[in-house]
Amino acid sequence: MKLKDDRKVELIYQAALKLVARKGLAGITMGDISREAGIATGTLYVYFTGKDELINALFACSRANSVQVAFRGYDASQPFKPGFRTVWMNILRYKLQHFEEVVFVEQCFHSPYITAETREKARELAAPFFELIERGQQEQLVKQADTSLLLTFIMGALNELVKQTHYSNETLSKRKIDLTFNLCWDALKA
Amino acid sequence: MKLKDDRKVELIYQAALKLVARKGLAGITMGDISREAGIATGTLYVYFTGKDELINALFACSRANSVQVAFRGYDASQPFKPGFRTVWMNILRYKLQHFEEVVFVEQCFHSPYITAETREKARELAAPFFELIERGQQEQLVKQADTSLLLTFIMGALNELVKQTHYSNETLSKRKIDLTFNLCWDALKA
DNA sequence: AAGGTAAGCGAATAATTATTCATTTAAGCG
DNA sequence: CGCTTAAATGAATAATTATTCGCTTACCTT
Repeated sequence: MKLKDDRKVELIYQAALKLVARKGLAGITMGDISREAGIATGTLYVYFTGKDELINALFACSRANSVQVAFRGYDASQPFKPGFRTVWMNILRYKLQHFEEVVFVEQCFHSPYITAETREKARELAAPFFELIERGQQEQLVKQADTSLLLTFIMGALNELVKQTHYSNETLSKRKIDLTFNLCWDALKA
Repeated sequence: MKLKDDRKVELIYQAALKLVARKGLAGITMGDISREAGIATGTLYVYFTGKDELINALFACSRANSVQVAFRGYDASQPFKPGFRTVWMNILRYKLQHFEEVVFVEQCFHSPYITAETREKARELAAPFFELIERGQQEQLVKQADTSLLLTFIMGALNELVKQTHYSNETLSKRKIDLTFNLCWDALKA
């Protein structure tokens, strides 16, 4: 008996991400995905029941990935600012390196594909970010404003920075990164 | 002879915007648009040569609208900060009131519909915003950083705020708006 | 008021795209 | 090694969707 190949799922994901970043969710077909992945169209249906499931699975996977790396190297016993900086940098680095996921997730948000359930699971993943900001507020280092508002502000700015960087296709210099972190910090700080 | 009806174009635009905000660019068909607009599918082709042209036209129109209102009430002879505040508020108000345009423009950016030409015209429209930030820099009120970086940061944060507000469907209180303006200002200020 | 012209219509058609399926291929197992 | 079973294939089919077209309706002109 022949077994399913986990690397093939990854191949399909990469193909879909690449195509969505290039042509948007509105521009991809199952045929495009299979061609890009170098497999037959029918094979997509071995791994997913259909286009909807493929996209929901990829969405869930993309969200999970980006959260997973965010707290790498973060140590709650460190002072807040450097800890926050670590997380902020992790997110920025991840988004720059996985630009296609950024675009894909954005496009999915207003699409007929993502189910309420998938959406809800994505929301739950954001909990650690809330806790991080709340810690800063407890230590009087961060403004005493609605936590969700602060997070939204930071994430929006970060996301746009990543997109802008990509369009202008220049690499973000260390200097510019530090500068942008300062913008964020100045915005947040009490 | 019967003449084309400008109000009908507006009707079509509104229908398309509403549907894209609800189901994304990937989720709309010409049939959906005509049904939502209350006209026959064939009539769409009286006003537009096809789906591509319709979407390009709506994109151009959406971008132009949002820029047009931004400088309403701005007076360059006023001090910088209140002037900047006026523009910032105009943008926020417009985006909140025209949420559907925000989503539509975002979805269009990575789509097969928007042509390079349409994209370029949209970019040119942003010139006044650059000038505004540059003025603040000349007056030493705004950080001496890459103007484009500062703009990106602000616009990204604003956009995300609008989206988040919409999802949580609460109206943004005066207090929250002032708070967010302060985040922006603290980020920008030298 | 009548004629001409283009808007408006929506069913029919064309084009595209998702999905299925009969067949082939290849991995695991005895 | 052969046998079994599921993956893999891609052409065929089904479903969806863009676009066309013959016809009707309403507006403008004279």
